[in-house]
Amino acid sequence: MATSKRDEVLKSAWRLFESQGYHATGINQIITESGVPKGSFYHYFPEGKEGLACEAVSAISDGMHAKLLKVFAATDGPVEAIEALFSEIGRRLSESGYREGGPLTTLALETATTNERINAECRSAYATLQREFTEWFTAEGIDDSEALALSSLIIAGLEGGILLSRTHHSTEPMEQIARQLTEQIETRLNQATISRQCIQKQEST
Amino acid sequence: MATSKRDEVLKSAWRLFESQGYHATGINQIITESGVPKGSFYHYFPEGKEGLACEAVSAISDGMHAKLLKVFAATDGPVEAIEALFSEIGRRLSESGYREGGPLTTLALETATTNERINAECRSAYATLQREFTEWFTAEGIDDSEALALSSLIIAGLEGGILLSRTHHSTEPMEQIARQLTEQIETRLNQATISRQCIQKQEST
DNA sequence: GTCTATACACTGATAGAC
DNA sequence: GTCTATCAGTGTATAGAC
Repeated sequence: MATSKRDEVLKSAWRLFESQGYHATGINQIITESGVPKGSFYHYFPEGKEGLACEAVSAISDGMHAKLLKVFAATDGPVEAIEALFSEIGRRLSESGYREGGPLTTLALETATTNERINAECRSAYATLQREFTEWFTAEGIDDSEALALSSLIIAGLEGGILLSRTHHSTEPMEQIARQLTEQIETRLNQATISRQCIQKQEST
Repeated sequence: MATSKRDEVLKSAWRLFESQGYHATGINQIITESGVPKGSFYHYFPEGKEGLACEAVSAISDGMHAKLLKVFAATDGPVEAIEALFSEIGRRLSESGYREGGPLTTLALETATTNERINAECRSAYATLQREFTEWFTAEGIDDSEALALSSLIIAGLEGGILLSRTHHSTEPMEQIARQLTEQIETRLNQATISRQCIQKQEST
């Protein structure tokens, strides 16, 4: 297949960016890992490291989005889904020696103010996740601005949890944060239910 | 003063690590910014970039700790303190063009699994913050394991919020997360109060 | 289209003059 | 103790043979 080698490069870049970040990962390492000569690399990616990173972030974004939808589909409600999400990422973190899990976290920070193109890709990736969470919460009866803020907290909890778990080489932060978040969500869902009941009562009079 | 030049280097390193991260910041840039010749740099920091980074993280940790204590002292309770903390970091983020604010975030992730010495310093820095938050919550009547988990959520919210605000070039995530966290804390404080009242009632029988 | 050889700036680090 | 000159190595990127 013609694109198979290109995909190989993209996959290697993905893994290396995830575990080492953007600046610590060199072209030489990427081509060594993927077994592609340097000339071929610049044939596939004429825009060099920056273009490669943009495509990698886009692919990672698609991957994260797909995974989120899968978790949503496989679970019964927000609480269960958050638990599944955090425990799966936690497992990935510990199994990889805290090198993998949170494929964008480091890269997004590194490039936030130093590379506009990559930053734009990261922004869109996090916006996609946030939209998904927000829609999901509004569908549960939480009102828009609250759902938006809650989804910010969840993504921040995820990314911050990944940071803490990676630095402490422990899944404990992920577990603690997941527990706190599920309780927070339950409170919000109860509030939404109560306010819905109030509206129903008012309508029935 | 003999140490003044050394401190100059340390301060430049601090700022550059904060805004660009570890790997994007070179020795040459640090010595140019601080106006110190390369030879002098290696005289002051015989262990090179790694040793410098360790000292920088330690200094940053002290700074964060001091700031936290200051916020605690200047505010009336956990809710107010969290609001003050997030809004101050948010201001710093926006005023610097989202380059400063969260002095350890990027560096901690970059070195979590690639440099044991720096990682150890980062770990200790976050542990200090967490201890401070936890003690503060237990003093408010929240029980130990809950206080520990809650402080994890807050630090994760902080760091994750910094990531989101930096990538979106907006303080909105910081504000949303602060709002959600304060509500969460209020819930916990109410629970603590209620459980305290229960205990008092049981004791009075 | 595929790959080798190379360009050239810059990295962290050092040796040795002052 | 302070600094200049320079090192070997690596970074990204390219030219040009096949």
